[in-house]
Amino acid sequence: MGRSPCCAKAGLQRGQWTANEDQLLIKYIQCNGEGNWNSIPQKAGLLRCPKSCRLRWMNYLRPDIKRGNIGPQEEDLIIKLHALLGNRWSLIARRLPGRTDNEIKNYWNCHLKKKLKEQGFAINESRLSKRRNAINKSRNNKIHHVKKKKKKDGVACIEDETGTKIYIPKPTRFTSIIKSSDNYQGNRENDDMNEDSDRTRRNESKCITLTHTVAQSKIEKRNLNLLLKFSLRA
DNA sequence: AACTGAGCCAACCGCCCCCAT
DNA sequence: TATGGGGGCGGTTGGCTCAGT
Repeated sequence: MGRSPCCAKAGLQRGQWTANEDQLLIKYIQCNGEGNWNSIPQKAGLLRCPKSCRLRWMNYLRPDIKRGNIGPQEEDLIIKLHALLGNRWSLIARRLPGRTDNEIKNYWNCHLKKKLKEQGFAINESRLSKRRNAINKSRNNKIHHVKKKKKKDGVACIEDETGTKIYIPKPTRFTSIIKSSDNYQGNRENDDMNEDSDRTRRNESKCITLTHTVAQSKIEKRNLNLLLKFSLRA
């Protein structure tokens, strides 16, 4: 399945980035642009794995990143977008200029989840999140080195008796409101909101998807944008 | 002062799809 | 068609800080 972590390569630096490393990365990207992350560490003179470089740039060093606290308006937008999109942090982040998916994810997990819970909203907490709380307690009780328990539940997928894979899509709340638009001839290239359609297509052969979702309803960006506009105004 | 518990956030991990070969 | 690298994403962790006891 997954490959071995790229950071496992011997001799690579891990953990917090130093100011010097930041400078090297910024300098290199300013001169050569983003992309081709695999070659960046070597070319920039960094002893970091490519993913680490990308993450550092995307979440911290990018010049267009907005610093400072998330304001009430942004918070409101996050809540609404999360209600619409679920844990699609990157999609949510694209609607909040200057904010990163990581930042929004952290903000959600640290602030909003708790806040909404206090207000009586039901927030689904994963088993591992619950476990995290237990780990925290243990950690603070000086029980260290808690091994990471593997692994996630994985893609929700079942197989019927014929071996047909049935992918259970991530739930969305609004699909009953929207009719699929079969006529849409939009620009696929920029259709980031079509991600769900992609997810379904990926599991191409012998695939049945349950319930109505963004995916099988073929909701395209245009419709989703309209929906967002509408629901955010409400 | 020392300890404990909780919050926060940067960074890592594992998985997945896309796409070139 | 199969394979593997590149890159993106969401979930989770590590480690620091701070308030409370």
